[in-house]
Amino acid sequence: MTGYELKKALDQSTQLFWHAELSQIYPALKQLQAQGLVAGQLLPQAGKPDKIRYVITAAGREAFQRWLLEPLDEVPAVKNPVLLKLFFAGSLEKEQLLHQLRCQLALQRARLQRLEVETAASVQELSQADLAQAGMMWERLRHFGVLQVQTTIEWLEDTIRAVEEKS
Amino acid sequence: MTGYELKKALDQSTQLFWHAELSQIYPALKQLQAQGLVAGQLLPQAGKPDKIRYVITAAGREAFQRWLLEPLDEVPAVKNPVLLKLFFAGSLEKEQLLHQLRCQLALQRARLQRLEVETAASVQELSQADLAQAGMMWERLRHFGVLQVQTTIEWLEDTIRAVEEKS
DNA sequence: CAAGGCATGTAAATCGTTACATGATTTA
DNA sequence: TAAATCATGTAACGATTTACATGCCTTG
Repeated sequence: MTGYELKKALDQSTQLFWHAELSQIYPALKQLQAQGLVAGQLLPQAGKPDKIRYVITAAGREAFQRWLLEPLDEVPAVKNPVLLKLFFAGSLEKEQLLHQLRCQLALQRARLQRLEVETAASVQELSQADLAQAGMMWERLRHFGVLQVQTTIEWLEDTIRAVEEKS
Repeated sequence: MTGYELKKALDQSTQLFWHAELSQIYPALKQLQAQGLVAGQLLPQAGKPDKIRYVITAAGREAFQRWLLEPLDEVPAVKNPVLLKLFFAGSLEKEQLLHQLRCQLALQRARLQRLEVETAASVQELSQADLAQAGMMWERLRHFGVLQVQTTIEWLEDTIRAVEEKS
């Protein structure tokens, strides 16, 4: 893929748990090329900027496989500024706290909609054969995203109820 | 608090959604002091290194309040290297994929144990009065952490089952 | 005719981690 | 006697973001 195509692919597939800006992708591709893990081919275009299409090399495939096999022996640390703010928001006025909670709830509900409709469609685009193999994890991860957002929505609803019922 | 005390407080309270190293905390405190948001008081000690205890100023309190009131109008982007690896792990051999999933499952189960036992105890330490106000969100957020880990465990179990039942 | 897509990048700044450095006291 | 706790930091590196820069084509 080209850097530009990669960005789009990332936004469609992994946006729930990974993302990157073009300004990070382009230098990263050059670095991978310098390490011999990918090969770049210049594709001149008329009327548009030239493309550079990168293809993984044998060495790249090996490095990727090694990475895949590294044991998952750690739980990644989370940084969530929204939860951090809510942690301290207990000291706000009741109405202000409720406003913050409702604001986030609306966003999460909209997100669930998008996840269930749009992303399900993009998973459907995969062939049955793909779904049986690599694509299966794609669908499983999309489902995980839905579960997480549902949990978040229910938790926000409960929390709003609890705050409302306070003195 | 001193930087050192702050780090311990963070590890006990917000580790589920925020953390920081001492090497980040110490310069940050100096910066806050330079901005007049905290004041530092040197406490000489015998037999131990001197402490610097920081106290929030009036300007600091105002800035903190402004931060608390900023609308929660975005859902923070997540970066989870474990999920990223699982996304691509669909292309591994069945047994290798199962190994990765089981490895992560064991970690998450251990984590749930710790969360339910240890953290519940540290929340108990708060007085009833505190629980009614600021501490309530602490307890709610601990609960959210439990829900998220439970969801993760169930999802991993389901996924393992799905992979096992494949050709 | 403005906005967005296509396509590449660089530069500056920020954020965060790991390693290094010191040194006394306490615990296993 | 080794490791952990207390207590402070700095330096180097790596990761990531935001802003800047270019320029044509297509769509609303």
